[in-house]
Amino acid sequence: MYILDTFTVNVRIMLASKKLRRKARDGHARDEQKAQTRQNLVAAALKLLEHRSFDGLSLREVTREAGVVPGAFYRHFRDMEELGLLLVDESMTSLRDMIRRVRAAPVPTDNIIKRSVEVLVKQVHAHRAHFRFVAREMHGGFGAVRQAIRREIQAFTSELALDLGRLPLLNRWSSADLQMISGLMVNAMVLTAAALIEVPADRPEREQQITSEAEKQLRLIIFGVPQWKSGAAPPGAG
Amino acid sequence: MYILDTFTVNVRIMLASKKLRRKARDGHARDEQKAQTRQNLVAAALKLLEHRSFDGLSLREVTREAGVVPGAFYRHFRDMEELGLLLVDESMTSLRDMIRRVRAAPVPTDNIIKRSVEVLVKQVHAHRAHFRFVAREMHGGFGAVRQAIRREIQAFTSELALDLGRLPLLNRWSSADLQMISGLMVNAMVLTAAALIEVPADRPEREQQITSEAEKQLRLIIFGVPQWKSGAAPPGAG
DNA sequence: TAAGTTAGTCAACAGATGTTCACTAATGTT
DNA sequence: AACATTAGTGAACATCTGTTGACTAACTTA
Repeated sequence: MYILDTFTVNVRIMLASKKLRRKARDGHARDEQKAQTRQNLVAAALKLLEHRSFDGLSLREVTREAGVVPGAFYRHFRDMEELGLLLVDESMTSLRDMIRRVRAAPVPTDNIIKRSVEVLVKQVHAHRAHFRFVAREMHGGFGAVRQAIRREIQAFTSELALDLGRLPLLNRWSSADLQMISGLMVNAMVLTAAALIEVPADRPEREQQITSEAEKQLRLIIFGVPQWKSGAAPPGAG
Repeated sequence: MYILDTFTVNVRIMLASKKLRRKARDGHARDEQKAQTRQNLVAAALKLLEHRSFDGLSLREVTREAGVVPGAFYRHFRDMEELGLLLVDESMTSLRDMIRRVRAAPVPTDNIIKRSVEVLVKQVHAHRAHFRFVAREMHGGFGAVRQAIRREIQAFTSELALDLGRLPLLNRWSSADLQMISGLMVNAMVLTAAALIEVPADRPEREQQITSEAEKQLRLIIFGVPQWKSGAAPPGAG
C-alpha cells in the first residue's frame, strides 16, 4: 500500500517531467535535449534579469524558472559566472549582427544616420533582453561579466571607427580621433538602447521621441567634426 | 555559579559594544549617537557597493560591515529600499554640488570645458563611492532606485541646459535643442566618471588619457552645434 | 538485445537570509 | 531621584541559498 503509493507518485513525476522529450531520429536526440535545457536555463536567466541585476540572481531561481531541479544546473555550467559569460557572448553577437546590417546597405553619408538608428531600434526590439543585459551589467557589480562586456564594447567601438574612416566626410582623420568619435557614438547608442528598453509597450510616441533625439545627437557628432578641429581646439594628438 | 558566569559575560559584552559612546553634553548625545550609527550603515553600504550591485546586497551584510546586529537596521530604515533611496539623495547632492562649483567661476567660453572636466575629476575623487553608485544603479535592477536616479539625472540635465543657454555661442538655440545637447554632455560626463572610477589608484596616466578624451568629446559637441543646424539637418523641432 | 553513458531527479547538508521579540542600559525628562 | 524612552543586543524562526551524492530511465552504441 505505502509502497504502491510511492511508486505511483514517482511514475507520475517521471511522466510529467520527461514526456515532452523528442523521439530519437538520427542519433542526436540526447544532445538536442541537452541543448534545449541549456537554452531554457539561458532564457530563464534573461527573463529574470528583466527585474533584477545579475548578482542579485540565484542559481535556484534560474533553475526554478527553467523548470529543472537545482542540481541539473551543473550539467551545463560550472558556476553562475560561466552562465554570465555566455550571456555576454550571446548579447555581443546581437551587437555585431547589428553593425553588419548597417554595413550591408551603403547609403549616402547623410542617410546613414537615419538608417543606423532604424536598425538599432529594430535590433533592440528583436533582442530586448540582450540589450537590457548589456546596458545593465556594463556598469554592474559582477566583475567578470562587467569586464567581459567592456572588452567587447571596446572591440565594437574600434570596428565602428574603421567604418567611419571610410566615410568621405571623415576619411582624413587620424585613427585616434576616429576612435574618440566612435566612442561618443557608441555611448549615445547604448544609452539610446537603454532608454528604448524602458519604454512601456503601449507608448509608441515615447519611442519616436527617443529615436529622433538619437538621430539629432548622431548628426551633431558627425557634422561637428570639421568645425571641431579647425575651430578653437588646439591641434591635439591626432 | 552558573548565574554569576552568565552575568559576567553579559557585562563584558555590554562594555565592549557600548563603551565608545559619547558622554551627554548638551542633551543631544542620544540623537548624535543614532545619527552616527545611521551614517555607519550608509558608509557600510557604499563600501560594499564597490564590489556588488545594490540588489545583490543583503541587509545582514550591511549591518555586519557597520558593526551592529541585524535587528538594529530597523531602527533606521524600513527596508533596504529606503536605504537605497537615501543613497540616491546623497549622491545627487554630490552632483549638484559639482555643477555649482563650475558655475561659481565663469570663464571664457573655451576654457569652460577644461574647467568642467577638471571639476568633474576632482568631484569623482572626492565622492568616488557616490559616483560609482549612480553609474551602477542608473541602469541597475532595483526599480525604485533606478527610477529615482533617472529623475534626478533628468533634472540635472535641464539645469545644465539652462547654463548652456547663457553661453554666447549657444544663446540662440531653442530649449529643446539645448536639452538635447546637454543630454549628450551629461551622458559623456557620466560615462567619463564611470571610466575614471575603474582606473586603478596607481595608474595616473590612464586618468590623464580619459580626461583628455572627455575634453575632446565635449569640445566636439559644443563647437559642432553651429555646423549642425546650418548643415545637412532639416529644421527640426527647435 | 545487452551493456554503457548521462541529463535530470530527489534528498540531504550546512550556512545565510529577513524579520520578530523580549530585554537592557544609557539617555532624556520630570 | 524616580520615571519614561529607545538604540542596540541576543536569540529564535522559517525560508532560502549553493553544492553533493546516489539513483533512474531515456538515449546511444556495440
